[in-house]
Amino acid sequence: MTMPRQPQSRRNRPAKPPLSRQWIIDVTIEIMRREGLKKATMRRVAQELDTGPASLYVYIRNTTELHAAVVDELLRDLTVAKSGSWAERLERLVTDYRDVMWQNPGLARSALVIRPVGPNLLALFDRMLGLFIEGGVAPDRAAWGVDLLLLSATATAAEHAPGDGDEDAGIEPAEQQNAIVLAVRTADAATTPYLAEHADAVLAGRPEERWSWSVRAQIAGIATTALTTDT
Amino acid sequence: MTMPRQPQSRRNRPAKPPLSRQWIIDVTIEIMRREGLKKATMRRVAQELDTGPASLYVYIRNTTELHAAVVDELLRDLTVAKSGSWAERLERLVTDYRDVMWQNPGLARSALVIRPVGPNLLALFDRMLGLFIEGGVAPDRAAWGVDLLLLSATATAAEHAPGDGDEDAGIEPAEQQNAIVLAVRTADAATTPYLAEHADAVLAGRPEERWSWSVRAQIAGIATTALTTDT
DNA sequence: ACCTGAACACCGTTCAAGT
DNA sequence: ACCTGAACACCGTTCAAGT
Repeated sequence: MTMPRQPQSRRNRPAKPPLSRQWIIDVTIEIMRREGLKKATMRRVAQELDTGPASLYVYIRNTTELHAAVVDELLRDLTVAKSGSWAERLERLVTDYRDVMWQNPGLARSALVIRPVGPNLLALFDRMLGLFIEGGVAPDRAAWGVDLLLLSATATAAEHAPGDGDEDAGIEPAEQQNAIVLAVRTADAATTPYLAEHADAVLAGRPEERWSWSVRAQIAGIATTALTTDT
Repeated sequence: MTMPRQPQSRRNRPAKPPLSRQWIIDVTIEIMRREGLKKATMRRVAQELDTGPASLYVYIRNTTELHAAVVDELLRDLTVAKSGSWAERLERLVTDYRDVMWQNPGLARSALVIRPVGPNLLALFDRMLGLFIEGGVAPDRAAWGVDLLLLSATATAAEHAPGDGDEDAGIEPAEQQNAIVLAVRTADAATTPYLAEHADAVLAGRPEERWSWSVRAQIAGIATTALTTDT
């Protein structure tokens, strides 16, 4: 019997992880990137850290808090473009936000539920608010408008992003898309006359075109619609 | 030893449930109404139907499909108001939709993920499309606009509706709201100047006011923003 | 204070076997 | 064809006990 090559593996996985809050978050992000957020469970993260799940509860209250921390961490690098009109820069910024949600499977649907309010989300909110105000939009409309834009960005990502990592999430977006196309194309002219007549319009456009239009439509509406708090 | 009172309990829970797809959906809705959608699991529904979970798989492919069926079932009764302008009737209809999502814990976040395309959702889509067209909005904008309105309604409900039934969903909306208010009120004027200056505007308004404004803003934007598919 | 093994109370889904 | 017991492979969280 040969001795196990313990020293070797020790050098690869040095000593033992320090097990801090930040280290837990980093490992969670790693797992999410590789296998989707759904796989980044307390048990799985603990396993990756060579410990039992109970140990994580010293640093993190529960799964929800862990995922909220991950969301905020990923928003760290969003910056405002240097050129373009205020509306163009706003569209680019909210699109960058959507991309973060889009590219990390499971993140958007998680963000919708947990409402993370970390420093990086606040910074993003501030920048969007600033762009509206730069554009001469009344601050009260701007404030509610940022909420609306972020909400629809998150929701769009939740709908279109791939599942929680692998197929067993139920039905994949691609498969769902087929179901939608089929349902609309075969819409009954008797019960759903408008849908039947305008099926092409309903299904038209690439996701990016639809997204861009919806952002511009929202910005236009936000800029022109008065609050009625004085009634 | 006395005989078990089998005939009695037979009369209460007659014979044995027929175990059809519709019966499964109905029981699922019952459980959701009482305890939230999160509790309406395959195992739990099977238990309520006096059978093992495997039996459900004869009628329903997986949990996702079950929840999608529940969503469509609940949209059955949405109708268009008889009076008011097209925009007012549209606002009322999409608000009714939001209310269904709002009142059934866990339903909205489920709907965002599963994109149900049952007959009742198609009928709702058709009615909203019809109202836009009645209002003279170009069909291509109207088609994408209905998508945007339904998306933001679902997302709004997902954010504000109570958790999945009970407290253990992590953090409740009320608690989250406190966290948001605190974070905005204590925003740092150095790193988030706009947020600090306009904290009152960000936090202003009751949910209903904010919702009504966001619907009107979206409708206005949808009606006035041209598609750029011709570029 | 920090860490952990073990347990509690659950999940979704599949499969082989029954009727 | 329809139904099911049992199993497989997981979950989140808590708790008593250790260091």
